[in-house]
Amino acid sequence: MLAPHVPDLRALELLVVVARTGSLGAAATELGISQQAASSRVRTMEALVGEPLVARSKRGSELTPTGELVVQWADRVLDAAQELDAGIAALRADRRGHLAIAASLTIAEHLLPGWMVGLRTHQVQRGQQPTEITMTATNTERVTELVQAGEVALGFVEGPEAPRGLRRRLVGTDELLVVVGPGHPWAQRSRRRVSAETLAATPLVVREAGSGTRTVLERALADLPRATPVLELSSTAAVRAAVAAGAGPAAVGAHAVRDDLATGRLVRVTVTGLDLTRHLHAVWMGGPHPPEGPARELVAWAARGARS
Amino acid sequence: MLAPHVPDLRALELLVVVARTGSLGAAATELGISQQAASSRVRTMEALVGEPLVARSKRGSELTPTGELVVQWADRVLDAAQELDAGIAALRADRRGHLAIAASLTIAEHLLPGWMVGLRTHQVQRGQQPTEITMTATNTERVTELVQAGEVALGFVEGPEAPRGLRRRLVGTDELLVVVGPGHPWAQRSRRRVSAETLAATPLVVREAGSGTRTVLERALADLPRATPVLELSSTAAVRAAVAAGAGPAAVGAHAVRDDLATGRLVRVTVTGLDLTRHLHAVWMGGPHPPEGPARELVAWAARGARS
DNA sequence: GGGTGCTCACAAGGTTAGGTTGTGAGGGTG
DNA sequence: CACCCTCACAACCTAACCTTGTGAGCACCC
Repeated sequence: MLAPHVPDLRALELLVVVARTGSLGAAATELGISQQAASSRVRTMEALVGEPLVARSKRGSELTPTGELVVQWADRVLDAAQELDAGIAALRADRRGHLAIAASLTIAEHLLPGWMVGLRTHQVQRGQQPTEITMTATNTERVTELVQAGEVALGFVEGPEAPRGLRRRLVGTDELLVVVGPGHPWAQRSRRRVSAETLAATPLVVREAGSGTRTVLERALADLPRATPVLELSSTAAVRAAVAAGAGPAAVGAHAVRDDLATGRLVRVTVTGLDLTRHLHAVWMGGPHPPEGPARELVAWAARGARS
Repeated sequence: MLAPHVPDLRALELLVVVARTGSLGAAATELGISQQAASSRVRTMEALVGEPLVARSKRGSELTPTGELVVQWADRVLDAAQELDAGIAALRADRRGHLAIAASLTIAEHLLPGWMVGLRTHQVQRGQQPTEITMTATNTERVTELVQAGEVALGFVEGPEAPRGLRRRLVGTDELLVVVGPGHPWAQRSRRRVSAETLAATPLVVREAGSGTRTVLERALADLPRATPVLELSSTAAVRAAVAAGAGPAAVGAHAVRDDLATGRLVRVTVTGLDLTRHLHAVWMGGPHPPEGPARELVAWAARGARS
């Protein structure tokens, strides 16, 4: 299905570092490999692209225009990889004694990795030791339990109600968007606006009962006559794939389909008369502010983009 | 600087396919490797994460909750990788006889790969043979020359003027955003709005003279007293890095900093009284519509998201 | 002029990751 | 009960990749 001639992640990283340092050897040292290895890696990549990416001279190397182009594309891949890395690092429970947090699935999936990467680079830029984070991803209810039991210092939850005994701060919102595949009638430019009634009466692709998105959707459409779902799937990825293939409309978290919308794999449809916004909060126990130290820094960073 | 424990791209892809097919063996077949190889790969990944990702049973495999999480993150990496792949494929000139296009750098960097991936999956979904595209990336002026000389069937350019003798269609806009590092005074929530005069009087990080973004910026600020730039750099990546490190504000194409804004590496500042929008057009020679066939399809797809 | 240090490239050798084939165990199904 | 499906263990092979050793071109500086 994909990836016939994509270079290795390490190779992409090397290219980016070469762009920054202006020298194959310097880049090699920075990545902890020999100059010869770097040279050979770049040559392999050039064979892959079919054009020179690096203009070598006897005193340094610059990127060719083609190289610049590839670096831009590589940057996006590496940014995503960095978030993946941060997420995996947080899942590993081996580093004990650092900041322990718990988060609902939506937040853990789409927001936390970005926050961790952002906070980390911010701290590194200020010369601080980056905070090591251990994360547990589970549903909102269990997150509040963990915070209340003191097993984690900080939680991230969705939903309108403030959990009992916990302080909270808004860190973002997630809006459910109604999307269809590019071949669906609603994807026509003139029809990208439907009423809540029409939506409720249309067979949708939905998540399984009990999931967060399903609950929000059901609550929003509670008063209207509903059609039976055309498909019920157990992961957001499956829903996205089904909708893209034309199975029918679905309501999905905005963060989950950001890229699909940008590439046109899915098309957004505006629904009039419906509020599908979820509020995302950081929660903690004790005083009006999060616990001193890394927890407070993380909340401050996460709340950065939200209207507090 | 990065990537201590990120799995291989192929391993990520495998995990995604396992999620979709529900079986290690089926996923292995789809990727053209043996079932044993797939099994071993997944085990390697699990060792990396420290937790099981796949729940194996005697009749199929499902993802664990942790696995779902990793798949979400992996999806984003793979999406970016797919765009990189499409870009590299288009740079290779070896497939002759297919659709030849030329594009300005901004469009080639940030929009074309997405369009190519989107168009391709759209065509595959409809059972069509995907269009093979060969791309040349260069500046706007040269793009129009190539189209006028008939060396490429289609061009993508920026700028307000319609090139002589060419027809065009709007395919998108790129807005220049003013951004600062998270430590900059303007990044304070209360100060994220400055006047055009203030901006002009502030030493900025800029691209080299003659570049598209620089030209747009100079034109927009032409009537105001200007401070000398604090840094002049020759690539967008370098500008982003300098701004993130706190060198000063800069104006950068919105597409180039989408991810930086999402992760908080950069902060957007609103400038009052300034229009920094660039219009992006597809251009071609001849009739009022693009040449029949793949060229027309690509333009239609690209124009999909733009107000025509 | 001749050192010194930087750049990158070529060549030979070793290690290891990743693949394949062969085999086996456990569970559902005709 | 036989067959087919699932996944896992083991042995062997290949090929990619990295390292060390070496050489050549250019620039700076005494």
